[in-house]
Amino acid sequence: MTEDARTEGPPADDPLVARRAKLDVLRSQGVDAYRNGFERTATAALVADRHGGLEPGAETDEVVTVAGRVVAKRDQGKALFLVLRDGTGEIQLFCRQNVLGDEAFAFAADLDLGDWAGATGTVLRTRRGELSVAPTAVELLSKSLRPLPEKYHGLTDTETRYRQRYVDLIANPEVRGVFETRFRVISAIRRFMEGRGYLEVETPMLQPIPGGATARPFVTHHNALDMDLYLRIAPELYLKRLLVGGFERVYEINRSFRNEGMSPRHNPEFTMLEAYQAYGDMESMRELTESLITGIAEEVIGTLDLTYQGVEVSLASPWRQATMAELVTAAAGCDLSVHTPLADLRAECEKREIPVEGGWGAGKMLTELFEKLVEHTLIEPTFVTMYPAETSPLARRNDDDPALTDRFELIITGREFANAFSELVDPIDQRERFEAQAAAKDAGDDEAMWVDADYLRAQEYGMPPAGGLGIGIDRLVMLLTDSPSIRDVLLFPHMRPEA
RNA sequence: GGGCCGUUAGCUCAGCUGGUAGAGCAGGGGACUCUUAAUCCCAAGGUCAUAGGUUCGAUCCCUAUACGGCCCA
Repeated sequence: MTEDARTEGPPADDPLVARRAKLDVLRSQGVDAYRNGFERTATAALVADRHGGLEPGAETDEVVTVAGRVVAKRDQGKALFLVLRDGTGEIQLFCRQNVLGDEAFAFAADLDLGDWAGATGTVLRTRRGELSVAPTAVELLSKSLRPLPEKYHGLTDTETRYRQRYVDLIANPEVRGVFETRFRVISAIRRFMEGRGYLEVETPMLQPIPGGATARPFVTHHNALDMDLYLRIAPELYLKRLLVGGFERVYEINRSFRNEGMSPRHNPEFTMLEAYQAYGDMESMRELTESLITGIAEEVIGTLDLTYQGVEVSLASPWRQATMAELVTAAAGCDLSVHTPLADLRAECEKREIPVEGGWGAGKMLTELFEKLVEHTLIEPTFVTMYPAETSPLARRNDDDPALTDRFELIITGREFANAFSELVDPIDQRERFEAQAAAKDAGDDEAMWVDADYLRAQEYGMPPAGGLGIGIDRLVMLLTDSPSIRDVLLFPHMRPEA
């Protein structure tokens, strides 16, 4: 054996080492493996568009320059098939030694799966029927140093798929479709809301008092002010301040943060639509919710008949409406409401193995019974109305029964998709609700709301009657893309640090 | 936080209640000018997640830990 290791060729057993060695060889030959820009004249979709009717074996004189990632390579000796994938699709390169010349052909044959490449040549359809570019030149645009996952099974390891989404997107093209749907949904929501005269606004994500929901916040610290700030758990209280200020229709597609456990349905950061309408009420929000979700489904996926995880769901209007008390009564088999004696409600809870805590009133127990007995059974879209005031500290009391509120949650496939109500605009009542929340917080409920003195001050200036709505975008996208986990609709879901 | 399951080659997976591991793809060498998961030949590739324990001997049995998945709170 020679003592000069460089004459031994690249190591065969480690793909990373082999590619680094290949890169070193290219550089020693003066090849720029990481090019500065590239002029292409066609995309895969454009070639397909223009020459889709080409017969097998037919050739054109049209010269195009295409570019993309090498995703398949079939070496045929003096012929070589490469498949380039760009943002629009895939196009085959039909490389021939006699057309490219020995040197350029060898260069093309030396490209690796994963490399970015450009090619210039005429458009033809091979005898076996594949639309192709027959290159007279093939160029390396950016060298890949890591092997791609297996071509047939792709990448299935969930952990790697979430941690290295860029690899997931390369190996599993259908994943890209899920995210295209996600961002088309968000885009469609913007158009829908704008069409109804809502103004998209931005409100603080760093808040001195986290409000608008019952949840534990993330804490951070502002150094210059030497004060703690909280990542918002909801934009609600700021959006309603805007109603006080005279904006009549506002919405925010907001990232919010909740410092809670993770699950297939919960990520620490998530995306919501919140909308507020002056002079609106629960009913106008109900109409808005139904129109928006059906409109978005028809626009983005083209149907209201869905299958979610094997279960058929129709989003066709009109959607069912039922009060929480009705639903709990039907499920429990005995009359239950917020006016049922506490002892009876507690007995029902205990019968269902719901551990009742000290401060719970009738409203909390009824809500717990609803969540345990009813929620998961509501598959078709259902507006559950008349939520207890006790568990709805920002909602207006019902005119006929002040123990209830004009609030609904929308349940589909057993899960909450939206929450809306006639807004509580009475500053005296709002202060009392906040104080009840503060008492619960003092009693150890760390999800209870804080008293937001500035929000109360705003209400004291006078807030118009209003309806407000929140819709979980992540869950909506899960439904529309039949995705089992919220992580499947978040490009970069939160993960623990790698081991 | 609790329970169950998983972690074996770059990727996808096998591996017999225990005898220190196999395949396909990818990668390396070779053949092939119409391939489509191309095909054929050759060679190579492993801290069996990590750390302990039991055993003459552990990928396999036990304990703990890490990461992931599902269910529950």
